[in-house]
Amino acid sequence: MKERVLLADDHVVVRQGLRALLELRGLQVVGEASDGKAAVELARQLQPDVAVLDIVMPVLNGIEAAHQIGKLCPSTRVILLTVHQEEQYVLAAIRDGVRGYVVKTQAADDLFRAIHDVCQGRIYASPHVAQTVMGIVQRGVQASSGGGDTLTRREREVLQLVAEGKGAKQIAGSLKISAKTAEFHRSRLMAKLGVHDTAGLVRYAIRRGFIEA
Amino acid sequence: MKERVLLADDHVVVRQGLRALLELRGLQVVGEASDGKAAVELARQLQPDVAVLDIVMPVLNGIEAAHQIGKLCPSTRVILLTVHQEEQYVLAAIRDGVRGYVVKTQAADDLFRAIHDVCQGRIYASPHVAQTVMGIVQRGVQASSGGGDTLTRREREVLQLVAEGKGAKQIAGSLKISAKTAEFHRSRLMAKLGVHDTAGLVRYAIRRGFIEA
DNA sequence: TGCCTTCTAGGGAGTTTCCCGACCGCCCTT
DNA sequence: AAGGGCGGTCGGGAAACTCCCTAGAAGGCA
Repeated sequence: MKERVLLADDHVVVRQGLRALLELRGLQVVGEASDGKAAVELARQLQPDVAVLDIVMPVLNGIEAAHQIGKLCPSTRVILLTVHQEEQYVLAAIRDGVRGYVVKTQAADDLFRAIHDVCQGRIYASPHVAQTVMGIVQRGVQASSGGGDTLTRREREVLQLVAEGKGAKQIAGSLKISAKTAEFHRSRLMAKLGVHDTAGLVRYAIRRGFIEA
Repeated sequence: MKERVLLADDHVVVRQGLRALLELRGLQVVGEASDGKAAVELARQLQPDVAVLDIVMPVLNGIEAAHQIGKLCPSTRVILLTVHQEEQYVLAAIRDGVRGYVVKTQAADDLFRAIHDVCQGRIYASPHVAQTVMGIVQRGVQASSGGGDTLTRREREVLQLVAEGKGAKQIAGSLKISAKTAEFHRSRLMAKLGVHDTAGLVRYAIRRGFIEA
């Protein structure tokens, strides 16, 4: 059976590459889109079996597009293809009924596997992502799904200060707590966010808008 | 004639897609790399006709990789493939002897055209980029080239690794130098940039496009 | 050739991180 | 009211890292 696939990625050459890959494996690419809005429109017209969407797209991002496609085309399974493997994306994606989540750093086999699995009604997530999902589940989905951000107030405060270049001592001074406590929050942040160094915290803080680069 | 091509992009699935595209057009992809360092090493071993490098790559970015490949493999023409079309990239690229500059939002034909052209000894730039280059030339190359901070090549390499979260030891391992030397570059970097912590280096690296947030 | 910059590297003191455990207060459920 | 979960607060000690000083080798440039 030839699955009918819709591709959406704003990088044309990347999209064409994916098309070539999929077609070599016998899949049928019925449409391509350069942005989320176009993807939704094409999905509505073509009613494909699977829609593979990049998250970062102009006009309408992949998450929003997934949401709308889910409404307009209940029979279309959505797979997100992205460079990000952070929690906030995964969470938002799951909430919007996304069935597959593949990171671009994985091999193409991962994508084929995902397409195959979601067509069988299953859910597929790249190894890294699966791990993240497990982490969320273990900590409780409720806490996460409520605020969109699993960090506590204190942790956000500490995160910002860390990203601003403050050490544990200075953070302690700012927040009027012991340096040891500052260290604790810091390490907990790392555990929660799945990073293992200061640089990772800084990048996360910038992505989330806690500070400017 | 079958041009021998080396591909470097940290997104495996994208890379495989590009490979499929190129091979469909009769080009021979002789190697793939996930980061700049690996790309340089492969270029050295394989001596390909063309090296297609993504700019944003871990360990060693495309610009630095291009520079090193230019030294090690004078016969290899380098084409940069990227989402960025900003001036600082184009300038740095030109200085490092890059012969082709293709943005990912262009169609694959753009890439084929670039490969073909550079193999003929010509220079190729995507339409947008060509315009940017003209703008720079008109305003005078001197003015632009003197604008940025004057970091050493080694310092830029170390900066990127620091921003990726690597410690002195890991940097030392990557660059095949002593940990002490890595520490030296790191502290010199801080002195030059007027920052006093890792976070500051990370923010600088992101602002300057050495890495993504 | 001689100077300057860059890259290389080690020693050692000082600082920070990381992993362990512990206590307390709040809220929610039972 | 009692218990449990969670967030916040600390301390110790080993390991890792940073910072400052010194210093030689390679390469470009006048």
